[in-house]
Amino acid sequence: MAPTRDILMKFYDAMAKAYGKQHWWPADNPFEVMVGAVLTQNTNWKNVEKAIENLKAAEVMDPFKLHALSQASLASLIKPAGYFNVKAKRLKNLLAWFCEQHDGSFEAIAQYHTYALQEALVNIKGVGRETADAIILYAFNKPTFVIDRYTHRILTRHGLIDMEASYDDMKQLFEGCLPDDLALFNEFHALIVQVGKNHCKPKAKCEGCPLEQFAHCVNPESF
DNA sequence: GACCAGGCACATC
DNA sequence: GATGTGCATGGT
Repeated sequence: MAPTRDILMKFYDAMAKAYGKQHWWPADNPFEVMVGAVLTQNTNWKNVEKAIENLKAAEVMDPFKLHALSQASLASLIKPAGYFNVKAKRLKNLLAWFCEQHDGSFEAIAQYHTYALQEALVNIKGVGRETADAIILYAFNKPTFVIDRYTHRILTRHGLIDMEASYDDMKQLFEGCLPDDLALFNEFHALIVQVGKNHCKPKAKCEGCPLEQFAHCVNPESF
């Protein structure tokens, strides 16, 4: 077995043992996944939940209703998620793509090959690599590995990649070593976020981290 | 009050 | 290409 794959699977098993099944993405349906993926950009999920509650309470958590809403009204509803003016614009861009170009049909978009969907999503202003991959994996159920800040931190702290590694470097590390398995990619990223939240903050000590047994944190004080 | 959060686009050099 | 900056609320 390839060494890196062996290490990654040990990480996965240790995290799964510590935290169990994650049941990601925390949303009622694929559309909510798309909305949540934009709202959570550089934002604590708790704040996103408040914004989503506002949308549901206003009865606009629906592709065409949200698309019909003015940007100002949308911004007002998603305020708790922060960056509300920026995110309202980004959501409108995503909704225009989804509703106008694909008639709000997940089935139509699901016909895309993963790489084509990746490209289409990233071409939407406000959708970057991570948001695109999160939507592809958790809304469209296509196996692609999602890289986020926690992934970068965990990989660098355990010496699996260097600080300057790009998004693609990290993505390739996982996708090149692991089997192309939807359930595995789904759980792996969710577990990384769980471990990251609890043990991998910039100034947090790594005590109790399920990955502590494999390697120490290189620089937990500053990054 | 400072720091952090499941990024991204854009300006500037 | 790479480096810096604005965007903003809410929890610790």
